[in-house]
Amino acid sequence: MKKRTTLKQLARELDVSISTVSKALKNSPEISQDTIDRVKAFAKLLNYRPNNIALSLKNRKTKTIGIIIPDIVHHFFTKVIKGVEKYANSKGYNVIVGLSNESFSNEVINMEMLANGSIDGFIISMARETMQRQDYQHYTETLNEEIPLVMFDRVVAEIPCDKVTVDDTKGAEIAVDALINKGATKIAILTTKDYVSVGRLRTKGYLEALKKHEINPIPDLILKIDDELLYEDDHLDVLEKQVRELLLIHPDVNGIFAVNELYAVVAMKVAKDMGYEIPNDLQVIGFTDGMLSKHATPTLSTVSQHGESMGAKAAELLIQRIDERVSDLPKEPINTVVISTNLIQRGSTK
Amino acid sequence: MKKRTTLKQLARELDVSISTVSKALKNSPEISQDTIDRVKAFAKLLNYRPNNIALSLKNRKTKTIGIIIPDIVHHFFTKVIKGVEKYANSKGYNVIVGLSNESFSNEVINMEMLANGSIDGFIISMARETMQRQDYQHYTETLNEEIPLVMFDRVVAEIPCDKVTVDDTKGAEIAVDALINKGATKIAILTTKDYVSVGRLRTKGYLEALKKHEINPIPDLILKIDDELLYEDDHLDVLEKQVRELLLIHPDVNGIFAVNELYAVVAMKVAKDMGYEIPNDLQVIGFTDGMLSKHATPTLSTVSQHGESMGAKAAELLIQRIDERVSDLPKEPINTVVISTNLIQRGSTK
DNA sequence: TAACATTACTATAACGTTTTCGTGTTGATA
DNA sequence: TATCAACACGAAAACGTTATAGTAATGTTA
Repeated sequence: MKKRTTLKQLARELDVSISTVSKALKNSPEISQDTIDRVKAFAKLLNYRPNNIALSLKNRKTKTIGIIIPDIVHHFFTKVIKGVEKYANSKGYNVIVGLSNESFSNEVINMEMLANGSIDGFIISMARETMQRQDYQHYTETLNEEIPLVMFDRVVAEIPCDKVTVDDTKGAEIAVDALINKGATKIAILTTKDYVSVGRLRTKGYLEALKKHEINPIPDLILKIDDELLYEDDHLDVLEKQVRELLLIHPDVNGIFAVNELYAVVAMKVAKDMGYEIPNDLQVIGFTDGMLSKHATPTLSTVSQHGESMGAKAAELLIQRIDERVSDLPKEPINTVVISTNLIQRGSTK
Repeated sequence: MKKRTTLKQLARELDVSISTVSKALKNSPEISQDTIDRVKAFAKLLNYRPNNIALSLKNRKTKTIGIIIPDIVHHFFTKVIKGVEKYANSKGYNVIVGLSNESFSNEVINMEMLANGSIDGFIISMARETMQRQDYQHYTETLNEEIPLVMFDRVVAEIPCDKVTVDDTKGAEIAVDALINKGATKIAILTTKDYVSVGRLRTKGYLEALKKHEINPIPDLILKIDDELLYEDDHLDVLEKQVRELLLIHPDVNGIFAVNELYAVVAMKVAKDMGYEIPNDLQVIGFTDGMLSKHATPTLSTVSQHGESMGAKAAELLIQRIDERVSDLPKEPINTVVISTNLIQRGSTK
């Protein structure tokens, strides 16, 4: 196993001390120009590059941030990673990805694995199972160890850390409002069980829009889907069946708001099968602007979440915390940044 | 800034040496049971956990692997990451993700950043720009430093390293063959420029299937799309236009094979707009089994690439190399593992 | 010419581990 | 009672850096 060039080797072969080599490479004024030149030339010859791990140990910072997400096969999270990566890279940070797969224990394991010095801070979106359990001990422990932590999208108020969210309520409200303004009078919502914060909040927005227009919500029209494994292959049948039933019982539904694009696309499919014409008979709006929305038929109007901005913002907040931590400056109060959504109008609305 | 508990602290407070603490925590027989108990109890009390970075330095291995991909907003790569992550985690490795964004310089920067000791090995799919330039210096340099490297999907033969690919040619051949067997007689292909290896190979498979059935290839029907920025928002117009033109000139095309799902979905959309009925007038098969395929209308028949298996296999090969590296065993010859594809039949074919 | 700067280095400690090689007590043996 | 294991622990080196604090060899000043 070949070993990489180290300062020690350079020093030995140049017959100077390690300190001299180190300083020469950093253009220290303590070192004569002559020596600097010699050292640098030789270092280049041997293709010397400092060992990151040693630097991390010395500086007590790794220049890497850990992002833990429930699922990577998901356009939104993917966008967030991209945003994190871009910003982090621009600041000289690397990004290490952990997947919780929506599982509590995976989340814990991943966090513990990384909290052992591998990273300078976390960016996390909580696993579904963790939200159900409401067991946040691993979060508070991390915080206790003063490892900075930024949550995004799936956040919970009990954890005292910076957060980046989308204004789910507002976004949903705007979507439903748009539906109403475009003539929809009986609007159903396809949402998740309440323990998923985004589902709960978007449902709230839906209700507020109805209220604003003095439309009485009909319980039947609020479909709270248990989204366990929904993104895993074909557990969508359940969803299809439920939408079909809804439309059978309430054939005069003329608007559907779905809390994600998948629900929306599935709903459109069912409706088309049942003879609805979109957007004339039925208008649909989803949430999250992913691949599906863009290429569904008809193309799906949707509330864009700006995942990449969220990622970038989360990274920014985190790196700020990391910096403040080493500088021992007075800590800033906790931030919650709300990224505003916007409605992208496409073929599924009039 | 609170400092984490270290061996030194434990030693000081327990009034024993660092060595003793270290050994006690590892149940060394050199240490009396009594001391072991005391040390462990105290360590637990102070929530001691060894510092990964220090361990990495000591052991000269980081237990993390770097994966560099052209784009993360892409279902296939996302699946691969998932496969890598799963396997790597099961072996105690972490995964650090670098995004080249299809750019040569980003790829170089990312690799250099990580090659400085941050990772034990690489898993890479080459950036488009790098394929065009055919400048693989950063790869060979990495290999020279004896950092193990596994390429997947977008591989090039010149780089002597383990590779994991899909049998692109065969997969395409099977798809086109299926099209023919289902009655398609005039089949177009939507592919990429030849510098993208997967595009080239899949085109080859297309031609082979035609040959097998003694169908003469028609140059007009081979659409080599310049896929620069294709996945960036709406550069798809070009593609749409080209497909439309193709169908105008050759209205009797009754089969389309596309080298990715996006091309396939766009083609379906154009064809539907032009009045084709799918699959009756025109049958379509794509490549890569992503979200789009599953939820397009009609659902898209496609060649599944098994991204997750690819990732897992790549991780397996890599970790094998890493282990062999430290053990200084005789090196295995270079592997190229071909993951077999399979055709998923859905609504876009008869 | 003694005192002091300046120059150009080197030695050393430190970051947090592990591991090899001591070493001072015991208790048993010859 | 010397001798020797066995036992239980400690010292020190090493991984690759950086930063602080020396230290010789010059040159400058009063």
